[in-house]
Amino acid sequence: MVTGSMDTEIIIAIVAFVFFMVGVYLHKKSLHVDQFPKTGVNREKTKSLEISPREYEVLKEVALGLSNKEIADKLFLSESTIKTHVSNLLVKLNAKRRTHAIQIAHELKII
Amino acid sequence: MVTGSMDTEIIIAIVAFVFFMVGVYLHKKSLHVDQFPKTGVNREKTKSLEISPREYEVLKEVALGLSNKEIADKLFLSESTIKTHVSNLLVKLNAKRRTHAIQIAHELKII
DNA sequence: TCCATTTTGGTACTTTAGTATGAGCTACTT
DNA sequence: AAGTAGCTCATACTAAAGTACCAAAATGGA
Repeated sequence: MVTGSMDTEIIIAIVAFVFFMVGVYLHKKSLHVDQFPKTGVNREKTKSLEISPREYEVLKEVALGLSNKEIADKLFLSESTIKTHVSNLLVKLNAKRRTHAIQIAHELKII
Repeated sequence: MVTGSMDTEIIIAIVAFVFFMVGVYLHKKSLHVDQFPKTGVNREKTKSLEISPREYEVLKEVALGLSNKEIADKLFLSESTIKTHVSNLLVKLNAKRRTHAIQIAHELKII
């Protein structure tokens, strides 16, 4: 308040700043964590399969039944890029085609 | 046996024949019943979607990640027939493509 | 800064998938 | 017997998917 001492105002400012930074930090963290469940189990499993975060993201879209073009539009990428990711996924999951990849991913419980 | 009467042999033959037919009948019946789980829940759901038994069978193979050709070989059918079944499934499940059909089928808990 | 990985994208092809249409055959129902 | 639904298969296309190979940015550490 206007009648408050300078010290009080500084403390309030510091507290506000700290919470602001906490807010920024948590938000930034959430952007990464949200890719994978809180447990991080999936991230561990995909890591062991050498599946990159982007590839995993594409895998989830494939499992939703989207076409390469639809995934490309959704993630703001070219269809060419999606094909690359899917092709890499097939190798890493040892799948013959995308439907097979979906089945394997379910078996491994990574989606 | 050689010492048996003609009547006895005829009776044995008839009994054998009857059991043979029972065996054939039960086997044929089992081929149909085994298509769906004992509960019949899936059969009810697929019926409401107007999905035929054969189509449902193909759907399960699609979900396993098999190609049309592989499904054809597994079920001793032509690839052409599988295409027809899959095409009909897409309409009945309101799916754009087979991966989409898999996702929908999971949602409906019919596979 | 240098290195390794990831991400992105392109071209050129081959292979699967999917659609449209027609047709014969069987089994069940009215 | 006639109709209906299900199953089978074919031909002829169009559309996706997938492969192979290459290459330029971006990213994140060592």
